[in-house]
Amino acid sequence: MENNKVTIHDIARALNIDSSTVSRALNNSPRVTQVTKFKVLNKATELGYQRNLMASNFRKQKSNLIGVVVPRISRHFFSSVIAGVEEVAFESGYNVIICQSLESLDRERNITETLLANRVDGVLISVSMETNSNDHLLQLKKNGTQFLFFDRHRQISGINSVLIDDFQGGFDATEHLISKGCQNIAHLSGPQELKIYENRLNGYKSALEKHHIKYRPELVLYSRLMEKDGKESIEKLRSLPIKIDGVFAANDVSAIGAMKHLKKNGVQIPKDVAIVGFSNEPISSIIEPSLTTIDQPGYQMGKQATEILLEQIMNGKSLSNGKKIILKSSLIERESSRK
Amino acid sequence: MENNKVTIHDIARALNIDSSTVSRALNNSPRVTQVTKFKVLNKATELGYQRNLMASNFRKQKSNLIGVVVPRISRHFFSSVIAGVEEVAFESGYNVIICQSLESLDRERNITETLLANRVDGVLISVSMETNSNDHLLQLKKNGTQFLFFDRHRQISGINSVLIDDFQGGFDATEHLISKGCQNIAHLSGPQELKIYENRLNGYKSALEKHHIKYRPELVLYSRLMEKDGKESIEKLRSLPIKIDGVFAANDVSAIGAMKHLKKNGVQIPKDVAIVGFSNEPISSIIEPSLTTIDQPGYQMGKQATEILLEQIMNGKSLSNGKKIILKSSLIERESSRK
DNA sequence: TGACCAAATACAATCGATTGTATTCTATAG
DNA sequence: CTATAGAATACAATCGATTGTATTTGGTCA
Repeated sequence: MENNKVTIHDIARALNIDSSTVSRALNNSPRVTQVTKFKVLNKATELGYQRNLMASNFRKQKSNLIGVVVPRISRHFFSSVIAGVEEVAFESGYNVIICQSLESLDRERNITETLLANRVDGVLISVSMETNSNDHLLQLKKNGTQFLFFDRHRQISGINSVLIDDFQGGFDATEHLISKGCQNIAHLSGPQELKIYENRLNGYKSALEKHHIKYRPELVLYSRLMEKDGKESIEKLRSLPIKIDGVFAANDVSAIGAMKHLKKNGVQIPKDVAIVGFSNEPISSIIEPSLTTIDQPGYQMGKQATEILLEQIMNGKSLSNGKKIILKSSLIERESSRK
Repeated sequence: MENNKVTIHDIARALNIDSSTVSRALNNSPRVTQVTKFKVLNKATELGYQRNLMASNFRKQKSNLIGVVVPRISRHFFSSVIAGVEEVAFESGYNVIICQSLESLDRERNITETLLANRVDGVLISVSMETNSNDHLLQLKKNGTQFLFFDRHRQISGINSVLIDDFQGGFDATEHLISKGCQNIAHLSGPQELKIYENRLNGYKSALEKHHIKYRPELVLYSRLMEKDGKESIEKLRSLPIKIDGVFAANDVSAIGAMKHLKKNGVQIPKDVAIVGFSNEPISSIIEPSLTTIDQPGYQMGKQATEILLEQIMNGKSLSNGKKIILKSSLIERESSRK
């Protein structure tokens, strides 16, 4: 009922000492005697005192807030990252504000604006599929707000990123299909504004090259990689004169869209067409045949990104300039490519 | 680089007026002329002013923060709820702090403590499986922090909840199985401290009763409903002398655990055993056979809960005392019960 | 005893925006 | 031309904790 209104001044008054002493006692400053600290702590408990973080943060010019911007919370990969972020942040006394861009650049701009107004101490961001400019990100930089990218990054000088090795992932996925005997391998790629898709595509190309398979641009389709995009892409591919026998999709969702369509049309997986996805979403192990995919360590990525961000916040600047932390990804072979 | 340090005082100085006038101008107060407002707004843009929400919130004794406590972000149902919360909160200028209890009461206590210290304006909570006491929740109440339950609630007088109709869901699921000819229907239930599981169980019992099927306690198994719990439960059930022909699981994850085990052992679904889950997780439509389940409108639940919470915050109190908003759930028939 | 040092505590300003009250300004009526 | 209402603006306190500086206290040594 009654607003918890106990302040350090109330404690000070009750003990007939100054509020500054109370403050220092509560913060365990060496400038206060053990005896006084004990009295203050006791009285604080007695009165049910709780530090007003709004006041404290304001005075210290530190919000103890971290903003996390993701395209969509409900994507398992991102919620794993967030779980990792939470873990590290919470331990260090930071709160996390989570924002969804829903793949919209407008929303993303809006979000960075809000985060700035809230004076967050730092921002972790994985950009939307629409993000093809850096102005809102540069605004963060100009304001001195520490931030870094994870997963979906853009090239901005001096800004760190925590990524997985998308090139290697794309390479591994493609080489895996080749090792299974596939020769006409299609690739479902995403917006090329995003480095991750560019890199996965490059990995794909590189694996083809290594194995002396000609790269055919018509086998690479670009979309936003939703389930229906996977379906539509595979339809287009099947209308081509070339008969594809392998598909490397840049995410699991589109891979599953493709699989569903193939199954419905009586195409056998992996016998006729082998498929590899990307991200290791939980559904990929449940679907039948289970989907071979590239595992992305989301939880670990979240933890690591947050550790680096907190370090940047502590130092008021990034120690490593424009560094890319590359986390290992690994191929998980499942039935969709086992032949 | 340079800290955005422009304050209303800078604007005031530049225009040779008082900061209070600037403040009122920026807040569009009727006490300031249009001319002055115009000048202030212009100068603000010119100097790159951004309101310091830390200061503003502190002064107004309002954090504009909402805390959301969920067992686990990565569960699709909860991330959908959060998406709904975000949506409504963001529009109203609130930020959302998301916390995971990870099904631990200790963590949940810790979290409410932190949220209180951060002076959040309100809290939405879906309690953990371990939560068997209300002390930490009563602390919120005592502090005058507005809060309400969604999905997993506890009985506290005067506290509102947004729920789905678990009883009806349990009833529908069970009756559906009966309508498919099942006679020996097992139920995988969760901790009875949680009303939702109690209610789903009651729905199950009620449906049996309506159709004059004897309720057998040995067919109801209690667990934390993880995938391996589903597997273990089904193992136990299969060792009973009674041959079960239907399973109603209180969530999809445990249903899938059970399905996997049955399939591995050559039991045909739905021919030998029909299965119904609960929650309509994305995997449930992907698994084969696809899983009949009860749809929970998570996104809508998040939106509605937030609307009510914001109303409570506005009024400084709950208008409706201990009201339960019950959202409709609906059975989605899929292959796991189609016979 | 008095001087002096260090330890403990008190004083007071501050963070930036908000807001109740006081003051100044302007225009109009008498 | 002055009195005055009402509009516009200025003044000043405030939110609660923090922190640099000033003051007091207590103990030690000459």
